[in-house]
Amino acid sequence: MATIKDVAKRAGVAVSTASYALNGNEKVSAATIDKVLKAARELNYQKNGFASDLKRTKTNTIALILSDMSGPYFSELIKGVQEVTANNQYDLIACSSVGGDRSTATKFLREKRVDGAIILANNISTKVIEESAREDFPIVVLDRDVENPYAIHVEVNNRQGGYQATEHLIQMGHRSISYVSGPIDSHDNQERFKGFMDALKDYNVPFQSRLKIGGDFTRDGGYRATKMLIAQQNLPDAIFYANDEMAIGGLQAFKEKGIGVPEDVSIVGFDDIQLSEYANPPLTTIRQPKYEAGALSVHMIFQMLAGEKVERNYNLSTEFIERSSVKEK
Amino acid sequence: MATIKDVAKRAGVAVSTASYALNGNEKVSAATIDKVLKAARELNYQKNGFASDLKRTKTNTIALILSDMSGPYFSELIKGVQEVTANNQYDLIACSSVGGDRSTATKFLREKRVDGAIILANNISTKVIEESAREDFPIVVLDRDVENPYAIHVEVNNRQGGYQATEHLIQMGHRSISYVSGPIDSHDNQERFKGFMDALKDYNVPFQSRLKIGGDFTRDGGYRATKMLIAQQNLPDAIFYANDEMAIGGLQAFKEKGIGVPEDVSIVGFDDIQLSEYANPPLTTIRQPKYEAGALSVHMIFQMLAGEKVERNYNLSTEFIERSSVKEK
DNA sequence: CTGTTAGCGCCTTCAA
DNA sequence: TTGAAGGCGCTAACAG
Repeated sequence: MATIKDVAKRAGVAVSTASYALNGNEKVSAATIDKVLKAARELNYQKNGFASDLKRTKTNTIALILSDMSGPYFSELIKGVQEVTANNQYDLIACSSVGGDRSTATKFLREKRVDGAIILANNISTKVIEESAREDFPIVVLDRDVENPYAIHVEVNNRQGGYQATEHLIQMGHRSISYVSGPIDSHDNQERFKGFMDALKDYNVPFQSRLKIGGDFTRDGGYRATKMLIAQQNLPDAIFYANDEMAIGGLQAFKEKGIGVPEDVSIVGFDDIQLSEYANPPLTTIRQPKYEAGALSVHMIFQMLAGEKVERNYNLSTEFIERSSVKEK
Repeated sequence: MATIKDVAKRAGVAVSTASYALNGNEKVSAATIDKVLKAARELNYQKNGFASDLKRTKTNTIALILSDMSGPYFSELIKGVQEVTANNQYDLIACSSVGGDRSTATKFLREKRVDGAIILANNISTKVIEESAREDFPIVVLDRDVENPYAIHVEVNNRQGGYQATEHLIQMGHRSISYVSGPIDSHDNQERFKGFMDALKDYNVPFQSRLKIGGDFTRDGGYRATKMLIAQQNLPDAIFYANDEMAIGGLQAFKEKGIGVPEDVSIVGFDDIQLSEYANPPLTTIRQPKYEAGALSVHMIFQMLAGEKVERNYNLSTEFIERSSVKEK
């Protein structure tokens, strides 16, 4: 590979001159620039990004760290992040945190291989994030709050969403309402559950602990939880699944048992994933403003990079989406 | 930020010793390693990845370049790539090629910021790929063939898939069959169309050019193409959509006009995206071995990195998936 | 087993 | 406007 030295030699100038010419610095004559560019072309010169980064200590790229890049769930979020990043002439790379603290993602964080990061990955430890975030390395965390002035928290108002879902069920006349939960240590799940309880309380609907079923945010988990509910004989009027994937698993379980949704039981999900619209019946759910969350996150990174003081917490509103999986009782 | 020099000083050893200790080199005593590690911990030392990469001229990471990271389409592919990469202790980053030759992706290619790349991004020019691939920078291209011994081509047998889809339609008694195409410059689309024509020919079914409708692989394009077909009054027996997204758009158009699928018209798609199973009716389609394609691609990269001679072309078989959108005529 | 040291390729200050 | 030179932080000969 040709280096800048080769280019300079071929152009008959000093290395510094070549560097200036290549980077569009003012202090070189047009003629010199031409000479240098020509030499570079002839040698098929490509700058060595690492050397340049090392020198500049700035990469002009930000990282989006996801627990599972292959999840369709992240589409909207990525889009939001991507657009804002590109608009600011920054580069974006996505990396997976599969492997937790031993993952590529962690390496990027610890070694500060990017100028900023957005994290939605429960398998990256809070410790790593706390230790990495600093003035010249701002981080936005989407799924928890981290104790570090340079790690801010952009979150969807899951509690509000949980409330909306539950309130709708109650207003439609349902009284015995089941909650199929996500992993208990998931912040999102906890908040949704709080919203659920808030609504129950506001409307004086008693909470029956037997109706809280453990799930794990997977379709299969929803399927199993629903089977369990069915096996208990005493089916509730309605079920609030902590996410759509589980609701779709539940739909499957009901179908197998010949139980009609929403005729026999009403259900609502959370997330509004693409599939929900195509489920049978189409799923009533809570939409998360994922695009907005992504866009806002990048925005905050740039603000912090610019040295501006910013709020440490942002809360985005959810939206209730009515489709056909809930019936008035 | 503490550097390795600081660590060495604090541990009371030479820089090289610190480096050896930190990198688990054999030739340091356990006691020294302890000392160094302790010093590193105390200083909260983190190696500077760029300096290290610069020195080693090896990054231990490969890049997956996608035209649109937010497409749910890529899930399976990513999974395949991810697993094999991780198994080989390599890091994986994904980058979007939004912006074409001015994108982050192109920068990674040109500046060789990774050890190898897998590309599925029609907006990256063939020229860039040809100029980037070289012995120490192998590239796998998934959507076209590139003239460069270090750029190999892993492809799904789209022609075979097109044949399978068409053959099924013919065997079910359909004779006037429409082809709703993807972008004409898409290699995948061209191959699928060839398969379509092959089948027509083998079964002596005449091709009517009025039945070839231009689409663009989007749901909306499928919708519009279908509307057009309907407007022509003379609906074909069956339609082969060059991908599932378009088929789903078509379903929508038929539904609006009260035309039954598969009662009035049979359709088959291509890709077997997740939605297809949930469409109404569930879509008969051709599955692409995306996971396998991803896994194989990484595999080839590693082979090339190891200096082994490899084939330049791989062709993966498609699979016919029968669901409910085709009826015997 | 440990220490010295020469770069990796680039940028940028300083002097000419 | 140009050139020489000193690092950025790390690795790995090489010498001890």
